[in-house]
Amino acid sequence: MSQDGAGIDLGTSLGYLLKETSSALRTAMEEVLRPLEMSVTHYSCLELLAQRPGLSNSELARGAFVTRQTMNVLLQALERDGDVTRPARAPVGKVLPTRLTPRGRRRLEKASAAVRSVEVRMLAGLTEAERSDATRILRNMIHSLRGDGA
Amino acid sequence: MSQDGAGIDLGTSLGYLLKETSSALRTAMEEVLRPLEMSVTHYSCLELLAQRPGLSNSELARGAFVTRQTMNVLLQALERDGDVTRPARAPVGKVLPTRLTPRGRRRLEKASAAVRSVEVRMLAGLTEAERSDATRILRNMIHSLRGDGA
DNA sequence: TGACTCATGTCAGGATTCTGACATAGATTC
DNA sequence: GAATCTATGTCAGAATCCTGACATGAGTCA
Repeated sequence: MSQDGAGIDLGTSLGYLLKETSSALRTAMEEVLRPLEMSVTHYSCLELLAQRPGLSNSELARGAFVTRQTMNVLLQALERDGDVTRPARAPVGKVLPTRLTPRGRRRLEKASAAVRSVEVRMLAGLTEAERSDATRILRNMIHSLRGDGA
Repeated sequence: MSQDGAGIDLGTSLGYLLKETSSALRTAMEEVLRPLEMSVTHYSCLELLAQRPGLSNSELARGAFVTRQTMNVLLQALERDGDVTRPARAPVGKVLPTRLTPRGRRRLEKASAAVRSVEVRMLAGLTEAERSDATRILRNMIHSLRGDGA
């Protein structure tokens, strides 16, 4: 049952637990976004644009953890629906700065409230100290995984 | 930049940080599994079978956080490659208990070592106390997200 | 100036995963 | 015992995402 030298005990593995938590969070987000006819990637893109207007396709892709090809088709759909706008020609280089339309901003407000309620629920059982612990620990993990200087 | 009442600050959101960590972990796992010609879902399935032999298709799907249809096509591929075996007829009900073959066990050993090295790297900067904190906090989040009694 | 490198936007094709649907076996209820 | 409910395995089609590839624009360097 426990580690026998050649396996990972999924019951105690932090990696597995991380995936489990992430999966539960994604499922919860999908549930509250479905009534708004919006996917998680959809929402991530709009939220990124609200905080940093003018982000390019590639930058949005990195922020939403997908490839720029995937983000591109998503942006085309959002553009067609009138949630975002992109200039026809790049003002400088090839980068097309994307911006939310008023319609996109309205849709985002509802989605953002829904997602915030999920995050509140997720953190309900944690103290303020535990939340800051979690932030510090997760940032440490990311740092180590990306292999900075190690 | 900070919370203006209608958005989630992605720079401080634990939900976003969770997704970022999970994404970094997945990328790191894909990197070390690629030389072994094995995907993450692939590996998850074999690891589950090593710890709990005789698991059914549906149980494996839940353990790997995919649908049973997805797990089914994966099992068919693993069966074709000779990594797992399933009886032609169900001994009881419709449940087909799956087991690792010696070949599957050998492939898993290499993959497991590779994944373990990733997990070690991920936790390298954390104290023992921080690791147990992380475990407790993540379990708490899962519990809250699944909405038990709340 | 010209060659080189890098990042970007975009198109095409393929792989992966999901949703929908169906038949079947066991458990539950009456 | 019959009806109902739930869970399982499986097939088919669709949606999503990725890999590969190409042309273009900006920065670097000789």
